[in-house]
Amino acid sequence: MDRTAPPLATIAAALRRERERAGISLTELARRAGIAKSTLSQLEAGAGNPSVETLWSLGVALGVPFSRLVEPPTPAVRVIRAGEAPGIRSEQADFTGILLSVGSRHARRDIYLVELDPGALRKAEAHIPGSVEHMIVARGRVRTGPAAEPVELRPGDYAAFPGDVEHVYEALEPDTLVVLVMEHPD
Amino acid sequence: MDRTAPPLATIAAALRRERERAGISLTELARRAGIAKSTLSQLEAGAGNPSVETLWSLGVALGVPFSRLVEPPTPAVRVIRAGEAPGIRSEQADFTGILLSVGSRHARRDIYLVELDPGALRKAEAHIPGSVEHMIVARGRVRTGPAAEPVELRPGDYAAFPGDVEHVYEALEPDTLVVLVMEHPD
DNA sequence: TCACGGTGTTCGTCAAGTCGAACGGATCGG
DNA sequence: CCGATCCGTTCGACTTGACGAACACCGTGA
Repeated sequence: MDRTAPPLATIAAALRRERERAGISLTELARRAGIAKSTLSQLEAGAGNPSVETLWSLGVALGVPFSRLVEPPTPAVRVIRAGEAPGIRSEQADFTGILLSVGSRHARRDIYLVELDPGALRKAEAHIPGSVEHMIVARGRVRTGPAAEPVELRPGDYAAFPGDVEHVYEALEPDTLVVLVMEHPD
Repeated sequence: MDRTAPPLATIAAALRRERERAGISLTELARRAGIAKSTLSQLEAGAGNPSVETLWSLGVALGVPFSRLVEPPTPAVRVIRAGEAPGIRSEQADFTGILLSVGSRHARRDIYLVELDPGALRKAEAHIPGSVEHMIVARGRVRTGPAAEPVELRPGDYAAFPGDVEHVYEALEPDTLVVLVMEHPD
């Protein structure tokens, strides 16, 4: 897993990466985490060996799990309608479900549960290049996908589309519930 | 997940637990990790706030991933009920959903859509060690989790549980639909 | 009984992490 | 042009963690 990898440089890189991802300044992050910005500055510069408390508070302030700060980084619209079984099924022995997407070893996938209501057309700016979003509709209907070519999804429908271009989420029914898996490349 | 929990006590407990699991003495562990035994003694006593380097070398010496020393032991089943917003939401600019689970760089996550019907109690044998299953109920009700302590989930509920022990899926209503994310370590 | 090798503890010293303030730089507006 | 307000960096003073030695404790065997 993480073996004897040197955590020093990893932390420095992770801090800067996650901070920029959150879109906040060094000063602001230091304030939120309740640490001196000088400390944070040194950490991001690679000069450090922070205490657990310090790094922990940074993790909390960034909204990322602790382990993401210390473990090293590794590196068009596809729709599957409810009932349309894609050829592949799980080979995993005793399990029989529809395999919607296979994870990569070089990506990170976060799972979200999102409730949407009509009227609020949510425009999402591009995320980091290479990111992919997977959406499965649990309840209601949504129109989602790249801003250029959104698709309409009904319960059980699945769609995957690039997250690194502007894309939209729009509920077409009240109380719409979707499962969203966001995939970020390393 | 790890929230604002104080890591101090967690580390102390984790160190003692893992060390006893390895069956080595405090002195011996300190020697292997290349740190003073006094330091280790204080850490296990809960008095501390170790530097990352120190804790890292302990993790290496114990042969356990770093995160196991700082994150509280994962309960067999972690459930997030529909409507129960877990502390942190995505700060990702324009996105506001409930963050159910954060992906690791050292795991692969596959996304499944599963339809279940009552009566078929599905017992799943243990998968490869370290695998984790994430389930979000889209429609209907299911009873799932480790065979020892299953939980009942309703639409919108989320549960994560270890996949490396025997676990069950059971639909409690007809036409039950769940999104299942299977996570395999590398 | 007492010396021995092992356990984990406590204590003083030193190095290192953390802090707050002061600094140079960039941007904006009067 | 220059004051204001951010940004991130560097500096000295203080705090604290890491170290090693000395310590008390326990079981063993000569």
